[in-house]
Amino acid sequence: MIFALVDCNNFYASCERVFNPGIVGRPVLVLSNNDGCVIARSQEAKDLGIKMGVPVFEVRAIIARHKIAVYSSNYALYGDMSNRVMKVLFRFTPSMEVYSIDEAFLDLSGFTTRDISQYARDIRRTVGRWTGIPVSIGIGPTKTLAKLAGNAAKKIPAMGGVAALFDPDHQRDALGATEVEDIWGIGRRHGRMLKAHGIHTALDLAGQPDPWVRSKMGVVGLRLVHELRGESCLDLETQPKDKKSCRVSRSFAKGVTRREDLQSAVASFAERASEKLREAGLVAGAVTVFLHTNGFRTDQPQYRNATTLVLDPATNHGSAVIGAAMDGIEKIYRTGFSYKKAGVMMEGLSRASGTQLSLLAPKTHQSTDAMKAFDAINRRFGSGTIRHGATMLGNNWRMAQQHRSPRYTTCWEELATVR
DNA sequence: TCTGGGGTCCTAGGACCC
DNA sequence: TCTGGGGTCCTAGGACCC
Repeated sequence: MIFALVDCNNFYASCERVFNPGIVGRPVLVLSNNDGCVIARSQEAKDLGIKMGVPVFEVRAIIARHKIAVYSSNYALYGDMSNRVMKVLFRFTPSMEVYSIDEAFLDLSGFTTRDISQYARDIRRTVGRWTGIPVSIGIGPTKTLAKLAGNAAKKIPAMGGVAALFDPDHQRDALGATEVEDIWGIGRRHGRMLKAHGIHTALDLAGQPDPWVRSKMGVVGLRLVHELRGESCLDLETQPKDKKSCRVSRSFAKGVTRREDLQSAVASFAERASEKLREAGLVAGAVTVFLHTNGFRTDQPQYRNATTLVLDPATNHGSAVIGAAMDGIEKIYRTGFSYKKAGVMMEGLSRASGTQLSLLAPKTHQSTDAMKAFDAINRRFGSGTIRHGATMLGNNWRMAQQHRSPRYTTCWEELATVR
């Protein structure tokens, strides 16, 4: 097998730049929902030492001093740009796995290792020209080595955005130059554990005996080590699998105390969650509602709770899901707390077409036609045009989004204008 | 003052079955 | 003191990913 990993560079920041060339060459930050944390940085912002995930208030001074361009996250834009990139990639191979919003694995088996780098350069140039998004490409005999090559392609400018790892000597060098915590699949905990055992580089790790790896890091770790050695254990998953769970949750801009506000927030989350299920053709067998106070505010009384309601029969119907979520919030809401976050989780998902009929549950009168009309109206006139009443009980819970760019590619009212 | 959101898989232990 | 053997299913928690 020959795997290529295509990775969009600084994806969200790059998306903002496509429509705003004035920020090319300037440091750019994209913030999490609620404008709380930094979740994407242009290279210039990384060079200023701004770390992934830091709270914005900790870097305010740097932002002001360097006139950094700051954006709230705009998922409508990023999701659409991602689709465009993936569409271009699909022209280069019939066999690919969309791994995340900004990454895809391509199967390039059938190429010789000699001309494969040239092909990758073609891919890179085409994506750049057609979408405006810069990408790096790593190539190797396993997914993990392709990932590793991708890091090199990104870090070493001389590579021209493409790196391949087939030659055993090259592999050895690359593994030796990679810190364990930079390996795909090694997180903070295992990184610390390995260093405590004197294992510092990917090369060190690849040299550990199997039983030791198995006992310290389970079967997942064992697979990873074999992949580092060049033995492919992770297949390309070309067919996206059905989701097993689906969640919608938000932090609130200000603490929420009133029951109506919380009900309205949770009803909105449930409404959105049921929409997502319908888009995916799934139904849920249960919904979990949770809420909690702000854990950072140790000066305030803390409370967190969750409850799960069975949906019988399994459903993706808006009113049914919202109804259950309202029962849930009724169960766990307590007065006297300032809530920071709430959400719903849809669980026990299955295909809507093969729904199990219930023996005991009463007949429902949930109209799928009504939901089809609901979705059609929102598709045509914009999401939120028609809503369930329960979502409008209170309105004091919206998240902060002060710097959102226009939805240039998905909303007629927000098209880019040329003056 | 201000701290995101959405996923997956594995493991260990408990409850239960015959 | 000593207390079978072999399963399945569920759950909570851990670890990781982007």
